[in-house]
Amino acid sequence: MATMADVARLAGVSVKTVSNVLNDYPYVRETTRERVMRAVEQLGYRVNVTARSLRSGRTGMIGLAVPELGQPYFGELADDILAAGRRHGVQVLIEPTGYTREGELAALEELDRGLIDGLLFSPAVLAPEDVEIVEAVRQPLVLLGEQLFSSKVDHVTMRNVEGARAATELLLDQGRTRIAILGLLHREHVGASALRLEGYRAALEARGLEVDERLFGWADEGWHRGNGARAVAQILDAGVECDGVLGLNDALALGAMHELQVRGLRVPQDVAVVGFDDVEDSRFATPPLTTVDPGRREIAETAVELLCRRIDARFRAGAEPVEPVLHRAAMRVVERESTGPRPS
Amino acid sequence: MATMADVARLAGVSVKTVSNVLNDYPYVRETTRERVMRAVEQLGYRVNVTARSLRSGRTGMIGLAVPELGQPYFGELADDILAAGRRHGVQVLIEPTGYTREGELAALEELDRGLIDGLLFSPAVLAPEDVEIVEAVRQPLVLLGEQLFSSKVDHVTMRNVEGARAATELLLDQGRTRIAILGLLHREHVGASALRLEGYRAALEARGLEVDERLFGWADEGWHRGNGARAVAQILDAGVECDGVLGLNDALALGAMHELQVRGLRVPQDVAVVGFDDVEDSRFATPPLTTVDPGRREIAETAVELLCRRIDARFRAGAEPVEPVLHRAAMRVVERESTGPRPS
DNA sequence: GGCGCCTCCTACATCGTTGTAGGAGCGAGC
DNA sequence: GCTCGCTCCTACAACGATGTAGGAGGCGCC
Repeated sequence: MATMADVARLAGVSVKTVSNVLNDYPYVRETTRERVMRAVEQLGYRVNVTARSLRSGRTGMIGLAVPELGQPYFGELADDILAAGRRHGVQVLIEPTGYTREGELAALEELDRGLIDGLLFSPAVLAPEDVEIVEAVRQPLVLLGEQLFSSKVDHVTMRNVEGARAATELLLDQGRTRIAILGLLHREHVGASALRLEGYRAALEARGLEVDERLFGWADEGWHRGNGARAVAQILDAGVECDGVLGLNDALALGAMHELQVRGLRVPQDVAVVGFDDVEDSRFATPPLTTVDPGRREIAETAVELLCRRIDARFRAGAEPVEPVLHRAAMRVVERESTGPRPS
Repeated sequence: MATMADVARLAGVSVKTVSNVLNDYPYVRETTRERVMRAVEQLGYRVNVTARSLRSGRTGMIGLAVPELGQPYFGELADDILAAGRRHGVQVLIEPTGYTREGELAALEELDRGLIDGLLFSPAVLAPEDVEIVEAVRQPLVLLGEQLFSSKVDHVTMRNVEGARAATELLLDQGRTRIAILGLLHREHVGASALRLEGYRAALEARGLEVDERLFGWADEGWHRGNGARAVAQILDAGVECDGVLGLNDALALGAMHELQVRGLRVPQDVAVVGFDDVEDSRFATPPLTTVDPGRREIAETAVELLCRRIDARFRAGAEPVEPVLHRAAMRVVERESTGPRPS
């Protein structure tokens, strides 16, 4: 592999001049610039990022800690963040935490090894009582989601409450009054499940409707399709009347929709179904699933931007403290064919 | 951030001694070792991987070029490869190629920037006529899949033909004779689609059965659920008899299964359904989907191992040439409830 | 006692790049 | 003619680690 010294020798200039050419330093004569570029071309020279990183103190890489990529939401989020990283000129190193505490702590420690300039962290296991751990982090950090909150750290989240509320209101507007909510977790009181339930409650109460716990579908084993199907089956088997379904994520909603259709119920005529997350699969379901787009692309773009801003701040002399930001992405209900007015 | 020099000063030894302690160099007195470790502890010192990489010439990172993580198969493959990387002590930098030629070429060029020691490349767009491009790569490279083949490069693939054949034979063994095959691509003649069709053909012909093209379901718009549903709907609407379905991937099979059930056909009694890939979703479908496990974990483990072997070979003096390997992972039909004997 | 070997440590160079300091050449202004 | 300032370039040090060479001290052996 050619080095700058090789290029310099071939072009008959100093190493630094080569560096200057490649970094668009203005005071280089045009003829020199061309000579250097020709040498670069001729040797197929590529700058060595490791050496550059050592010298400059930054690697141009950021970390992304998420539970697992096999989960479509995280896989798609990762794609969006990688794309946002490309736009901002940084590479993204993905560190799956596997829904484990050790995995999440390991991701935070990665910051000390000097390989990444900052970290986007989507905690799934660390909970509010661990807030000191993230507050102790001295490198640029942006938290994704509302699992773990600190006023000292940047956050980018989705509008869980508003999203669930809007989805529920869509069903109410279409004349549905018996709306099942699928995916509740017995143990969780801070995460997406609890917040989305809050939005559901708010929508019902705003219309003066009672929350009927017989319409609660639990999914402590995970937000999979199978659990969506099972939960709706239990509700129907119990003889509970139901004309609408809110899945706390798309997989649950899709599983429920399948179960309904297999039982001969028509979607949306008999039961309307709404999901949450707007994963790609939902667009291709039959019928296509109405869902809440939580603003995944905005989340990705904003998170990367905030992180890059914080990284840049470390390299400016001023060192004026950057105020922590809380950004809540815009959500939007994507209406497709799994919802529609209740036939009279 | 503390450096080795800080540790050395605190421990009262030379920088190199600190390095020796951390790298388990044997000739260090026990008392010295302890003194150094105490200093390390006290300063919270972590070795700087950038500096180590520059000096040693290897970064301990490998690249993984796949089309996109949002596609569940690739998301899960990425998880498996990240896990395999962890076992081998390397980190994995994921580079989504976005099903574009530029993306795939960019991933290959990444090898010249010195950030990764080698690349796992799953081509989706580069085709056999581009074989010279990958043969020209001078750094460690392992190709995944059969899209692009060269005898000069390591390959790790799945048994596409055998897998499709075994899946088809399972259906035949259960008394199915009218087996639809979903997901064929008009343009493709070298990739997974063509190979799996070959396995399907072989299974039928071995039993003396004709291949009926009216049972062909096309999916040029992509291997999504929606296309699986559409394809099976077209076959049924055309009045073609059908008691079995082979989806060329799980999404197609799941979409087809859904369509069948919505039409009141029972799975597996009326129509048995088999998929390919064994993605997580299939386990949670209703009924759970019988599918071909192409050996994803074995592929991940083997690919990482081959790549690491090739990387290590570059750093051994001998430089004896490593013979290119072609590894075909073991496949296995995972029988679940979407298949079963045909009721008489 | 002299020699060689083993243990334990240090000094220095090195990886490939970029920041700093400064020098040479040239035109403009007094 | 001298200074000043601008342009263009070079030499050297530095980032933080590891490889090499070698030195000091202790021990055993002839």
